[in-house]
Amino acid sequence: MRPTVHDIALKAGVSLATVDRVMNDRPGVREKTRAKVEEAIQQLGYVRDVAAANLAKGRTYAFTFILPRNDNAFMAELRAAVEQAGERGRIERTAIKIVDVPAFDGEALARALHKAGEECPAGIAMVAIDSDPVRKAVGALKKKGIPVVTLVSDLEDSGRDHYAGVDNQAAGRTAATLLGRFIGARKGRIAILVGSLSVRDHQNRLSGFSEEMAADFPHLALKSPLEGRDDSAIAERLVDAALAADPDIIGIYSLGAGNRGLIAALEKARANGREIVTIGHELSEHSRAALENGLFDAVLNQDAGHEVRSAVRVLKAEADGLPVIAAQERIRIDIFIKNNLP
Amino acid sequence: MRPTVHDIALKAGVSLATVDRVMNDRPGVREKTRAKVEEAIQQLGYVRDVAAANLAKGRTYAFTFILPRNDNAFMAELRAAVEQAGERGRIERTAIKIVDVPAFDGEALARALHKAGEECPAGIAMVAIDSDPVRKAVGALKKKGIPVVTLVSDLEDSGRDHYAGVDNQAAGRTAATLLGRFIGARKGRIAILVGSLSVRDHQNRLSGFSEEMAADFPHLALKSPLEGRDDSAIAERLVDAALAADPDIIGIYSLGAGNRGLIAALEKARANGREIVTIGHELSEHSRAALENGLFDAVLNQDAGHEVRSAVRVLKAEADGLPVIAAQERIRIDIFIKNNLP
DNA sequence: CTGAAAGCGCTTACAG
DNA sequence: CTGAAAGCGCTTACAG
Repeated sequence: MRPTVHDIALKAGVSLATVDRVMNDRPGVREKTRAKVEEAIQQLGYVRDVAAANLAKGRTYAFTFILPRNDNAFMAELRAAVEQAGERGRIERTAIKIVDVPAFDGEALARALHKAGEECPAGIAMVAIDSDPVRKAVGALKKKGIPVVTLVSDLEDSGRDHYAGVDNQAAGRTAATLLGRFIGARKGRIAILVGSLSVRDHQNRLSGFSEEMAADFPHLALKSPLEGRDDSAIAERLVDAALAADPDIIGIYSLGAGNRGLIAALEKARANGREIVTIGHELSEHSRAALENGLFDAVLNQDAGHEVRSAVRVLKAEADGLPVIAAQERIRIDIFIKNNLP
Repeated sequence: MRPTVHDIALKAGVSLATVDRVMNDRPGVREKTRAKVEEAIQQLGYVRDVAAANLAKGRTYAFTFILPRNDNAFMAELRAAVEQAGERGRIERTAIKIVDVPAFDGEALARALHKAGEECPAGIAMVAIDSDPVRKAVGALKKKGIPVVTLVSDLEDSGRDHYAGVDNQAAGRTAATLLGRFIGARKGRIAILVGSLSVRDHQNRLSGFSEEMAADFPHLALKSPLEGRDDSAIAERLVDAALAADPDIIGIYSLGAGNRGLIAALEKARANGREIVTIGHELSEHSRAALENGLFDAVLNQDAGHEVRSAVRVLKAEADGLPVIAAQERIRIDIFIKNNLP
């Protein structure tokens, strides 16, 4: 049988309370006593039953998720995933509060972080914006001892505890390889549609893409990126204009949101007899339809549900001072083409 | 606060024991009493705390995993994943026993199933072989009330409770799309290397691949499949011979194991100046190296760890008579190319 | 057919 | 600095 706290207490000749103190690194135990208990734990090969511990604690973790008020499909899915995590909260002892901020606005995000910190939650998750006010706000939260996790888009050099999202540099490289190989020997130019270069995920996708294209497909020239603000209407207008201005565009990498607008533009282009290999991001109703009717050739996807669940797990671990199992928290990039859709 | 068994008991005016009987569908409760309890559960919106229930049960699940004695990298990984699940067993109250059987031998698998059944485990998982003796053995297990899960390779019409593995038909279609698009406009023939057509997963990959190739890439003719028995030495010999006999082979889909042999053959072909687009299955040390040096163009992968964990979850649920959440148990196909390797 | 009581492996006031 | 006792939300013999 697996040893329990009772066995430890017996072996060490102390009470359950003392065993608990040692196990949880609580103060007020003589060094000698602590040593006895640790010895017993070692010898019996004790492993704590986390489920039982949680039951006894009856603790509820209050987490705050700060999300951009962005009306694209992916953000909607992300929000839904957070809400769902909130609903499961009753059973998993987490209480999740969602705070909205304007999209791509570092100042607003920084303010929201400060405000969230005042309530001293057990942890905060946010879709980060790469800006100094945000970096400072994270610093302040860390000083207060509040765990901070970035979600979907990271913020380097900020002291955040963890990033729950995909490797966007790798995503960009992958997009380049698929685009280049799908185009084959044809020569021409590649348009790039980004959401905003103020977020790390878009920056990283762009740099991975550009590097790989330059290295492996030098016959395909990259045009400078169009900034669609993850907005369908803007995206459509930009792509319409780009295609009209340059008949040599034979490929598009759309690394942000606004798929609806992009698809509308592609439809018009197809009607005009143009053939454009296109790779987009995030599987939604729209991008799925585009894969099926051939307007999109591949979609790189991050699973919002995975990311949110990972963020919650990590925040819990941080709140409990437990280690995070990095391998388990790696978020993978899905590659969807028309015939492996889930 | 979330309601507990105590609240239900109070509201229904019965004891805890009776609440438990109703909740777990145990016999010996008057219909009227049962109704009262169910009413209370409804009204309070009660959701059972599974962790607490497991703690109280203190039950250990004895599971048997039957694995082929096949020395390819994927099977080794699968075995390691099962062993790891066994080690976690102490904490997750599962005791996993591994039974070895010869590969591709339906009779042997059927015998192993019968023998495993005699010990009346809480559940059995196996890499299925598509044969009638196996089907019969599964039938016998189901008659004894033992949950059966197929792992990696399925067995239709057998009454198995669940299949923990990828959609291999979709995998084949995906391979076809990637191969066809990577090859581009070139004309030529495609070689297919299978492990054995006695297993459902290989059958399904082949049919998905053939269908999609015929539909979308009619200029690429498929040669009849080579059966490599998932053995590197055999695979190498077969591919060597095929490439020597047919200079028009410009693509290979290897849908089984034996990557080492295939890679050796590809190396020789490359040395002879041949350019062959190749898609394989399962990421390993060898296939990873082949992606990196360009001998492989894509690798479709199933995560053995995911599959095993899913199988264990499902067996537990079956043993407890709990429903399986299908969406959560869907095993996805990873697509790896040289620059999205984990 | 139903209930009182003990117990699963932990944690937490409270008392000393 | 340490311990006895109660409790987290369930389940399980056992008694009636």
